[in-house]
Amino acid sequence: MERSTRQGTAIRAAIEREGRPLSPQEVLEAARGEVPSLGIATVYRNLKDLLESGEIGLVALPGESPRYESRQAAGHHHHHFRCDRCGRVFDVQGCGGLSGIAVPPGFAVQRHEITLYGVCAECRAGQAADADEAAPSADAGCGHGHRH
Amino acid sequence: MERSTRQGTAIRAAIEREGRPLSPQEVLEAARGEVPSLGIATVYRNLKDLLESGEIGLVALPGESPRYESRQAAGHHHHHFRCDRCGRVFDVQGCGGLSGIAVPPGFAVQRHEITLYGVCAECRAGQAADADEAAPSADAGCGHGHRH
DNA sequence: CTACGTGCAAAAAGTTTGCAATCGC
DNA sequence: GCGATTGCAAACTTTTTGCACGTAG
Repeated sequence: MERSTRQGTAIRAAIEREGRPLSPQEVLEAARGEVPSLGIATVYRNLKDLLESGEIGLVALPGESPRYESRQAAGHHHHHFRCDRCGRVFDVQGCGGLSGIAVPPGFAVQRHEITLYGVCAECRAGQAADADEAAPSADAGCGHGHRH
Repeated sequence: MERSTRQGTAIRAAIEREGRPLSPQEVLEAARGEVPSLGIATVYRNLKDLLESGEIGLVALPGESPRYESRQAAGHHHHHFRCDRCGRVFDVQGCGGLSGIAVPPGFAVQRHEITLYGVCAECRAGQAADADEAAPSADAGCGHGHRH
């Protein structure tokens, strides 16, 4: 990327502003607030360039199309939470390690990816439907028997 | 979806026979050995039905298209390890929980997905290249600063 | 014989590419 | 003005759907 264009600026601003991983489509919608004529092709091209230049990071969740987040967020250690209701993805800080997982002998683990699934605060509040799963913080899962 | 057809049998047999997660395309190619006229649409329809009936499991890794594996493998609680060298995916048993991860207030975690990345035993032995990452078991990552 | 399942082709959905017009420098 | 960048549309890829025909029960 060389030139500074309104489109590129709007796209970068959108990702920075949202502070969470955005899909190309979400980026398009967010950036159109500044540049209504923005096309999806331009979004893809810009995302690709920003990714290569390291300005943004790629967030790939199991079975989902890729999302992009600001370098600031991508730079440090964190994982993701995906809301089953609204489909949005959020960053979650911290990582207590993976003790308990039995990697076969001889295997060298170099990094890992953790994705949490559930309902975000907004959806819980908005559609006060079920009140089964409580545990607002961490260690949900494992031991209960849900399938991962 | 009740009848026993040559196509359905071939598809199920292919997945069972391979013993590893297969993409729809791989299933098609494998099953065509028995039913040459098999079409991709039938593969998708069968996979969908088999998935719903629980006969096979879905394996979705970050950034990769979905794969399907036999129920035997998919049935119990486990996560996945993907070798950066050979690209193969292995099951890893156990799950020590997620304590340490700070989910935002109000968020309800219901399940999670963990994918480990590194080098499998076979690749480590075969291509004795680097010997940096040791930790054959668990808790690799976190604290080092690698991006997830 | 009945209707479920298949195969083919068209339709969606998501991403990339070709090109002429536009706009930054 | 020159050439990088954009927007639109067409090309691709992957998965789903509409339909008429074949075939299991």
